[in-house]
Amino acid sequence: MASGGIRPTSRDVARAAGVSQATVSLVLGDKWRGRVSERTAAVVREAAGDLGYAPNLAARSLRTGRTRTALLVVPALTHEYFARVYTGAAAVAAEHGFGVVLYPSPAGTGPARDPFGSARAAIDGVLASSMAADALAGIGEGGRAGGLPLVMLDSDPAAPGGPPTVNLAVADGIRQVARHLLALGHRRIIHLASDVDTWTFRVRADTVAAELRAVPGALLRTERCALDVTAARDAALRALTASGPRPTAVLCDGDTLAAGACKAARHLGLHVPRDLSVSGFDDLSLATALDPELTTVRLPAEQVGGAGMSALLTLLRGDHPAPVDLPVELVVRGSTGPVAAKEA
Amino acid sequence: MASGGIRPTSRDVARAAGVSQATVSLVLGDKWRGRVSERTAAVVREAAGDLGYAPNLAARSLRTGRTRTALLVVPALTHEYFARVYTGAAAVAAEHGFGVVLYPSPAGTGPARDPFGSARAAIDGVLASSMAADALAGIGEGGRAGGLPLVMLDSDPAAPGGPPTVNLAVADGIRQVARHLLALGHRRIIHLASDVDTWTFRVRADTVAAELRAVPGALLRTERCALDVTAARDAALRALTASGPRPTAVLCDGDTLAAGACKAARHLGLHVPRDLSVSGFDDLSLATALDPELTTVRLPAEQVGGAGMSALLTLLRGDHPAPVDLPVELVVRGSTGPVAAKEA
DNA sequence: CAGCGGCAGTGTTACGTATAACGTGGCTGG
DNA sequence: CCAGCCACGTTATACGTAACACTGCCGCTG
Repeated sequence: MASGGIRPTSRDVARAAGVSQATVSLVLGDKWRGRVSERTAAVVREAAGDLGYAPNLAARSLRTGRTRTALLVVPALTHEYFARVYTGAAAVAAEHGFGVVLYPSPAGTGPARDPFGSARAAIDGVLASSMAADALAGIGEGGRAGGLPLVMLDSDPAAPGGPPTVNLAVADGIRQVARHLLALGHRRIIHLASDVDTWTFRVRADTVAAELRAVPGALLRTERCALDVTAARDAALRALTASGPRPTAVLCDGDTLAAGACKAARHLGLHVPRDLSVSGFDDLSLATALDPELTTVRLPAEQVGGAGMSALLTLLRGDHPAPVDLPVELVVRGSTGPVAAKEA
Repeated sequence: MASGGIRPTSRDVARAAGVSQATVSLVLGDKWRGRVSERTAAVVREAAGDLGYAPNLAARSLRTGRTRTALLVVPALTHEYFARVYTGAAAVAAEHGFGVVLYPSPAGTGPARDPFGSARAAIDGVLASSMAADALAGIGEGGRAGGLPLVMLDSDPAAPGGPPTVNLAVADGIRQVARHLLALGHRRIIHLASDVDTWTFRVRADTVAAELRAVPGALLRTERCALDVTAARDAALRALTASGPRPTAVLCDGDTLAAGACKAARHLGLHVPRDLSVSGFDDLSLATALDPELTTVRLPAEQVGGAGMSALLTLLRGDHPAPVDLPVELVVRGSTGPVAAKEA
């Protein structure tokens, strides 16, 4: 079991099983239907098991040109959403004997000019978040990434001739949030939005605007800021202290922004949700760590990664994966409530 | 630049440079000192650059048995600390042409019996967090992991004959927290501790106990719970509503626990920090998302990963890396304050 | 002038796998 | 009785790199 350090090769297995190396390769490669007898196959598998044989991936890659490794391109793994996307992708990949590596070497120390660098030699396909698209100029042209099969995550599915996409129903999610707030009686609403200009955030902005336009008397103020707590706090403070009647709800593009909005509220002496309702988006662990817990939209991040990986595997088989749209779910918690009586 | 898809080989470079393939290998492998003239080397490098040559990693691995890839074993990437450890490790690895893959395929779908599975074929060494040690029974025996060079992170450095370690000065950090609370006048203190029994948490418990023992009149109550907000909230509620005079401070083993403690305080109508001081540990992004922001201990997580990777590279060179102890820093924010006058 | 050592490279080989091409008995239909 | 075919394997080969052994050649030395 605990071998001295030298790994057995397919030839060792062949010797042990009394067959040729080619037969071992056939059996273990699952290509033996009708070419090797059931019994011989069993013998080979047992010998492989006894020796603890595992194929040398380098040799296999060299021969086939396939590495059984996918590259996941995300802006930062320290964002919980992307960590979960990775988790989902890696799980599906593992089921198919694939591995997942990450780009960039998160410090961003890699050569920006040649996005894939030497990694290009060692991967079969790319799974890229549209939020990392800035790191990869020209990605997605012709539906490929530097000649490699590509699947885009959270990207505009309408792009013609683009790569297969896996998307979340963000429009639906943010619409549910908007209607939730409207149903609670809120009419003066701040949309605390990301200042990043990618599809997933444009959709949010458009949908919120459309929903509020449909309601007479609804008033929308949009405030854009970076996706961090401090920036969100400052932006929320600006919006809440602007002239005119005070908004009664802050609809945020992300839980992080919502945390900032809550801090702004507290700073102004406003109670959440009595004086101000705050909604998030993402359902990070942060959402339940705050007090009150955030009303937010739960994103199936693992499924995004998993579905993306499935699509990539389909692509690698030569088929065309269908576009995927994953449902999201409004989770109502304590940070939103009915508008105060005096405000109504 | 954008070649049709077929990658150039070292032989192509050799042809372009007018030398033999072996020379290309020598030059690009940086083994040419005194074996190839400066001028020839320059010619080779230029040809390689023109063709956009990148070595075929599979072929190299096959020949050398080295893959230039390290395995990072962590419990879950969705924990911000480990995501940051990964980030640091990957950055250092990239500087040396190494990659980092993660274990387990986070869903835990891998074969638990053979911890490394087929990955063992494709890695040169292992970087393992002691907090994932349960996933890897027998890891670290003889300072190796299944025959592979190993570096342990956040592990007991005193283990004899064990692998090289990279540690944080957690004892120093938690001591600073304890003294901070004591200096603020707190005497009745809850230690909200992890129920995980690994070195890093044992050190916390021992250090807190020792510090409080040294102060006359100090009273310590330890409450153990799982590392999530809800469990922490419940544990804190238990401790805060126990009979006897109420504690004035909760010293937590992690920011997540501290978030739970804050929720418990709010549930009991206690103001943080006026009625109850709460301290965290880790300095996650959560620490500044909460309101008030958490007094906590900042851990150089990226440096843990980076130093671990450096140690592993040293090990792979055949040298003995020195044990690393990284300093931590107390960050005083708004969640701790002087004990209320009436309590004193 | 023979011999030696160092420089600057070249020729060749091995790594372990996957697969195309190639037997080889035995059975069966005509 | 033989062609043909199936079931069952084997032989041979290619992949791209790194390392080892080797070869001219030049200058120096005794």
